[in-house]
Amino acid sequence: MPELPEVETVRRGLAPAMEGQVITLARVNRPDLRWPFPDNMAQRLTGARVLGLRRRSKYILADLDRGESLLIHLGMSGRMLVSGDPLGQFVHDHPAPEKHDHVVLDMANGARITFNDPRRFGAMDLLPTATAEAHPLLASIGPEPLGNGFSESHLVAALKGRSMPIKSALLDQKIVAGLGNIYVCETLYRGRIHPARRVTKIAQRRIAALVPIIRQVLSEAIEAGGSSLKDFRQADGELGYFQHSFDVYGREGAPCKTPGCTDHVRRIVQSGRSSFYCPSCQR
DNA sequence: CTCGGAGCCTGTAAGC
DNA sequence: TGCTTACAGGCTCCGA
Repeated sequence: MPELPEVETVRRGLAPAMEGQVITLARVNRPDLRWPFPDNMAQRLTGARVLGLRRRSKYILADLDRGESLLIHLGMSGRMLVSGDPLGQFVHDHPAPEKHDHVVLDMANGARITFNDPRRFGAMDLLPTATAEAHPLLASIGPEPLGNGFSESHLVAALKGRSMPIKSALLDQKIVAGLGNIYVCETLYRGRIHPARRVTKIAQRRIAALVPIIRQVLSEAIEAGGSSLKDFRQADGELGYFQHSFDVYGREGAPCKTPGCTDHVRRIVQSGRSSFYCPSCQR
């Protein structure tokens, strides 16, 4: 599920249930996800008021009124379920607990936030709000692709002297933060660059052209997530799930969508990850 | 420092 | 039907 657009969608879905609200009860059902939870996490969350929800890359930060922030990462399979909101925005009743419900937050407005993560690649931590950016998971990641720090000159400079395939480069969170396998594939399709092409062998102007494409791809995905989120919330309150429509991702063997192209989408494996591309359009 | 591969976990779908 | 294998949207760690 979670690359930048999905995480932003989850953040927006959580905001009305959490912002300004006191966590009346936090329950933690196991000692760890990917890493151990911080000491006394449930106690440190219980009674705290959520001042606001921020996103940095694929991380959500819930700033609390005690000088601490809750860091949330959804990993590969993490989900946030919102239920029990008295205004009827979310599922009215709390659903039965499910396997892999690891952390449950009951809010003063009656909402319940349930973090469910079968594969447990997700993470939660508590850190001082004032130095949040210094957290080990955040300290060395690159600029936000939708922010001012991400520019053509940044990308060109960050890739200078690198020899890796462009696919690997765009997945590197130190170069730009928030892209994952899906949106890198979609970006390279729109940029007409073969995923295995080495960075060294790509003209500067083609690298620079990726910047507005990345912005466009992510913006469109956020837009789609936001709109379908509303519908889905009426259904059962789950956040961050929506049907995507991709040009190449997951379309192995299907016809290329470029007008006039008669070729078909191909899948290769790079560093253990699938890359989807059109061999005719992407060079 | 750079890069590629293994590994972490569980669930699901495809193949025999 | 049952068993086995491949694969899944992230990230860190290790060795070459």
